[in-house]
Amino acid sequence: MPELPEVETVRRTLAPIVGAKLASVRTSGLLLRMGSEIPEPALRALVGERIEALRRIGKYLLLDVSGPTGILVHLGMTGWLRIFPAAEPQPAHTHLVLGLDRKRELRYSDARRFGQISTYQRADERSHPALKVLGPDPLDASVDGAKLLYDNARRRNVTLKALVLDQGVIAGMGNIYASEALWISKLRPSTRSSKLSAKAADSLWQAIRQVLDHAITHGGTTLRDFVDAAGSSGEHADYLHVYGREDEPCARCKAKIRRTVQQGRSTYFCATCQPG
DNA sequence: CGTGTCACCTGACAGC
DNA sequence: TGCTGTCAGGTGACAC
Repeated sequence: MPELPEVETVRRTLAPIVGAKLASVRTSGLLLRMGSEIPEPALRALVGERIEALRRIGKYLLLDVSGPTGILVHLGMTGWLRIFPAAEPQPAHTHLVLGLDRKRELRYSDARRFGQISTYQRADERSHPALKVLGPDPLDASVDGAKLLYDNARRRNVTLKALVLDQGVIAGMGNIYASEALWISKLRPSTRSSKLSAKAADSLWQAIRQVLDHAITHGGTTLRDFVDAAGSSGEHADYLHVYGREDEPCARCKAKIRRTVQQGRSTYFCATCQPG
């Protein structure tokens, strides 16, 4: 479900819980990604503290709580976070409920349980194993993304799609926006990264920024079940150029969009205006 | 170092 | 209606 724009949309729509006091913690007891469990005792220890800020690094959400320990959330494929009145019935697959003030609850639900919830030390968040391996966030204005892409591309020889999806290079790109960014920058997803020119790296970076900004503006992409923290769907699916559009005409050249599989995942591109 | 494949888990949907 | 197969926005382990 969620790539960077969807996680950012969730972060923004969670704004109403900033300042709220954590009153209770309840979990389903089921295991999440790779058998990881929700750290209930560590979360219980946060009861009584206030949520000070919500941040995002790549696809990870960071809940800064008033003490030294924060809450780290990754939504996986089907995870969502929503603010509910406590009286609302609990939806299926709810694995974590944080009771807040004013009879509100922050609920985490995740049908496939590919998500992850853990805690981090605010003074040293980058020492968390999940955050340690992430490249910079593409919305961080201080990042020279063109150089970052170029350097990584030249020193390795992966496909451009794999490069863009590598969270250690840039944090936050996923399967939808990888195809979209490569289409915008007219680069073939199967092209080897070692052949990337500095100019192409620059245009790829611009495309990444553009597609992420655009998707955030539209509240993310809802293909089936993504909703923000208020329960609203995103509108960006209407603006996708290639993803999910096999056999439809390319918006630039009218050739049929093609679908291939790379690393076991669908890639969409235009063979005419994304030459190899 | 690179890629391919599978695994994790559930639900939606197409086709029979 | 119900079965089967396929696919899904993510990530990590493993074999080659």
